[in-house]
Amino acid sequence: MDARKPGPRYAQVSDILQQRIAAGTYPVAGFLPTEAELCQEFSISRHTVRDALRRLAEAGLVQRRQGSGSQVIAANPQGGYVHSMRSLDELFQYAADTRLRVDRITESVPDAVPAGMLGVDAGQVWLQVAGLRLDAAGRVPICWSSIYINRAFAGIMPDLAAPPGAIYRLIEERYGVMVERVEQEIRAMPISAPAAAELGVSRRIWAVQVVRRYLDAGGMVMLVSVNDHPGDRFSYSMQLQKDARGRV
Amino acid sequence: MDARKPGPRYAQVSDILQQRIAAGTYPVAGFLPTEAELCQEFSISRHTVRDALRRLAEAGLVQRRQGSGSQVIAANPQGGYVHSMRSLDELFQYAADTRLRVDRITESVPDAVPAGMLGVDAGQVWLQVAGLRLDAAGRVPICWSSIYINRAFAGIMPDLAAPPGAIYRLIEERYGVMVERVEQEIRAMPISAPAAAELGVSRRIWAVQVVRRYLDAGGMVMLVSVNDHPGDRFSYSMQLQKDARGRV
DNA sequence: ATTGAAAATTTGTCCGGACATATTCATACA
DNA sequence: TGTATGAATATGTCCGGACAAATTTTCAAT
Repeated sequence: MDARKPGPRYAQVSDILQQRIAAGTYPVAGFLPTEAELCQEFSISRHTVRDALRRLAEAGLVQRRQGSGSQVIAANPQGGYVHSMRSLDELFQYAADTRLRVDRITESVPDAVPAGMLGVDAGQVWLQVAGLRLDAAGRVPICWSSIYINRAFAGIMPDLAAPPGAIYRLIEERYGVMVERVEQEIRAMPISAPAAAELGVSRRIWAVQVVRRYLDAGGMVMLVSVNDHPGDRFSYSMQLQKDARGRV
Repeated sequence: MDARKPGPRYAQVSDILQQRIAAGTYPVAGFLPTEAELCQEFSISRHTVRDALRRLAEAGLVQRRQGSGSQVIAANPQGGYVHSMRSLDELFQYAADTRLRVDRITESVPDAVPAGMLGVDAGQVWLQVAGLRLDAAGRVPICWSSIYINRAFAGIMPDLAAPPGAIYRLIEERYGVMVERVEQEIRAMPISAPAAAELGVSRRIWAVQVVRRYLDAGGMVMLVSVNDHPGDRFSYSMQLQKDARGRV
């Protein structure tokens, strides 16, 4: 160790080890020296070595396992960009207080085309809800929604006539299943006749179609929503921030 | 402490403190007891107390400051959803190996409408590059791009005729400025005449317009790109994952 | 060669102490 | 009253040690 260098020793050791990992001295999938060996090499206590290793683990460079050792799992800190949201409600860009005017509730097998678009197996029976989403006052139409619900959650059917909020939340509360992952797709396509009629827009306007698949921890599709927004008054915006976790 | 409870003591203490924070015993903006006081209350060593507090800090519940104390900054772990990418290149959904066929390079003041759309001050002079983005073979057109570059980076102008990759990367390498934040907007709009002509699509097709603003750490807009994709063959997809950081 | 138990290895948890450094607060001074 | 100084306080860093728990290795018995 060199006392002239700046910063605490655990940071110095952590930096040195990171350089070695980047240089390939400790290759990915290989193992770092044991804590005892690092203590000896740097003439520091095990406590300080562990602080250094903790930083490497937090940076996602190594994985530590009791009894086994510290394994290198990445050569460089990831530190990409993230788009984060506190709640899934931020996926809906419109104000949170909207209401869904349900047009019809059916139990059906989606046609081949919708099934492919939905990213779910064809031939499966889904609970389908369709309707117009309006602002809180019930005046301004926002989008035309078709929502496909996994039949495992058919129990929420009575509540669908006037859903109090987002339907995925209804399922989370009723069944205790949490949404673990959401896949979202945004595309432009010619607006469908019913959507144009309900939204009161010209059929020459295209729709921005937002498809969201809600999956649980097991990868099961809980819910798929298809929202057709009038293309002349909808835009989707998001902010990405450099991830701070990558630093060591 | 109760030895019957499961898990290590620092986790038990961390859980208890978190419950107190959630209950308001330690209100937000207030301070936790000092390490010494916690040592006494739980009859554990300072080392164990520090491990417990570290977990709370990592969960974003408290902020620790030397000489001051541990301040509560949130009552509940956030644990929202994140959409993360290792590189900004993942923002471009098409294959990474595309090339930009530059049509023209000008230095101009964007019109009022584009300036507003771009989210930058009007009246400013920008370096503007426009052209068609093609696949690697140069056969299939992908989108029509208009790129507005902050004049502070006018030095990259010679390299713009045949940009080797993404232009933001050119700036990062040449000037040593890193992109800290990206704002992205996706909307559908009638396709412009030049875009339709260059892309070889009907003017009745709408375009999916993706506007990206690249900002540095100081909030300066480095670059704005406007990409018009043919709406009949483009979709934007993203995956959101439940954030694992929220656990304590 | 395979299995199973014991031993060695390695990290996890927990304790004790000491000094450094940043912050806050009380006090004396102008 | 305002300011500067020093004391008290609180967290940061670092060392030493001990035992627990998980894993891997060794080696003997089948």
